[in-house]
Amino acid sequence: MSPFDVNRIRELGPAMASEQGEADSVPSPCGACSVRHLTFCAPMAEDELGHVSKIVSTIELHPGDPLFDEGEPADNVYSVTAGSVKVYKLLPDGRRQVIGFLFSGDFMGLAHNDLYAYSAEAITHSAVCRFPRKKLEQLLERFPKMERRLLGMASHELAVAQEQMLLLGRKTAKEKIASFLLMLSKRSEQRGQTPNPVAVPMSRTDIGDYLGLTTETVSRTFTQLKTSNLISLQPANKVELTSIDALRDIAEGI
Amino acid sequence: MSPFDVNRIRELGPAMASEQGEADSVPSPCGACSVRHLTFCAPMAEDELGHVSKIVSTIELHPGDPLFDEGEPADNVYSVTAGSVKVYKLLPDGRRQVIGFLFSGDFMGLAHNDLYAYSAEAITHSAVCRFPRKKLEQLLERFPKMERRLLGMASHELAVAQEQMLLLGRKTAKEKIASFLLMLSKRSEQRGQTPNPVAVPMSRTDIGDYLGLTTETVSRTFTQLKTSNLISLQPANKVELTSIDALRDIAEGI
DNA sequence: TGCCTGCCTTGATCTGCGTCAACGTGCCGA
DNA sequence: TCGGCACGTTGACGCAGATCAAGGCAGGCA
Repeated sequence: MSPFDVNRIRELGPAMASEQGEADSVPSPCGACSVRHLTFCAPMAEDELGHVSKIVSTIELHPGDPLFDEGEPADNVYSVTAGSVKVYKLLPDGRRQVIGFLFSGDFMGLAHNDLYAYSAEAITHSAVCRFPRKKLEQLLERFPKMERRLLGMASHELAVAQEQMLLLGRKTAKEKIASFLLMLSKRSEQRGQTPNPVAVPMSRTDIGDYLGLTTETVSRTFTQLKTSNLISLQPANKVELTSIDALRDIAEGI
Repeated sequence: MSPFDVNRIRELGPAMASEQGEADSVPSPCGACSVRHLTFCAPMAEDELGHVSKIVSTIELHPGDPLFDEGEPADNVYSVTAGSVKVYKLLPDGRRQVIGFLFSGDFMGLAHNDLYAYSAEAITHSAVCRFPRKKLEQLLERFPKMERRLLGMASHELAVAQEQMLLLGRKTAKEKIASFLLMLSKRSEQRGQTPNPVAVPMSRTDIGDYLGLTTETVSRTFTQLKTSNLISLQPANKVELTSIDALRDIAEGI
């Protein structure tokens, strides 16, 4: 249920995404941000938040709303404050690789050149803060502690990406699914949400595209773990991890 | 041939790695560093280099020499100045994923917690600069432009890692090998070395562990590309890319 | 209330790449 | 000069997961 997410979005007022999938933006009160400690704004002092509020706008996203596409000019950096977003890359023939799922506190759009290297799309009803790239850079120049925080988060992202390479290159389907569920659970806990049962808001297709599998294999593997009494599927896209230790052994290939 | 690499190492004097694979270190003259423009030291002015020289030591590595192992305390950050290094992760049963090949200018060891997240080992005769973590952090605090440069490099690394996820999750063996050769060629060019024929200093096993394939499949795929007249294997581990456009099409899955 | 649509699951079959095995080749040290 | 060893190549075969196909199920709308 996570009333937290929904309430936060409602606080923004009756902003509605337009029919084209674009979204309205409203001025954002950073002082009231309940997930600030998770974001790159964390190191900012209370009396410095005005500088952030001045450049940021908040966007509400509905399931399936696109945020930006690979190859577009990377004019903005985004920070997720509620809900869940997927980022992915495409091959010309349509093959898709989801390179990450983002939740409260995560950021995206820090491109090393001037174009987005991936596309982003909301999975659930979500809220993100938009920072114009140029203005954010000025802010980083003025507040090196914010830049340090961003470097810390980027290097964490890098470690996560490397772990994912190990998964994609060397793990079996069963090991991939076990790793995935444990990762979701751990991240849920880090955000202060319940780690077990864990919310799995994304579709089987998204999971497959994240793990380098097909939906059919994802589905079969879930069934297999369920039959082995390692997980149990619950209503509202929750998964109970019945035996975390056993899952961890599977995830590590033991 | 790359006399550049070997000369640079010889300049260090007769330092020899000991039998246990450890390596001697000598004071390093950053002012004379010929690859500085590629490293995170690039933004430092000539008259500031003394601050860098003071904390750095240079290490010579021979093929196969380990630099550090996954799980060790991450006390140092390293910058490659010559040669080639591989970084990899292991599963308990020995399955291996090479998460990157490093050349001049690349750095490693920027751990987000206090332990190395991967192991590092020299592929060829190489030289790396060692920065004690704590001292480097002090330097970054004093020179935000260096921290900015590091953030830029980290976010580039991230984009490379995401491209690699697409490769590992969604590309075929042939597409993987084509992508790999083009990547090596591009990086070679960026370092000012010849992009074609391209030097491929790593073993078939290393390539397989990087691309999520077995050595046999790597070997077969090289043969296949050779038979199609897309590449030609030359002495001294060089590969000539006979048709870069065709390789690019294959790499993109077209 | 009932139909439709999108997502998930399950079954049957196929295939790209892994596995197992053998052999070639070049380098290095005795 | 020769033998051994590490690495690369090639062939035969097997299998994990992809592909193709058919329902099941739940939510939304008339």
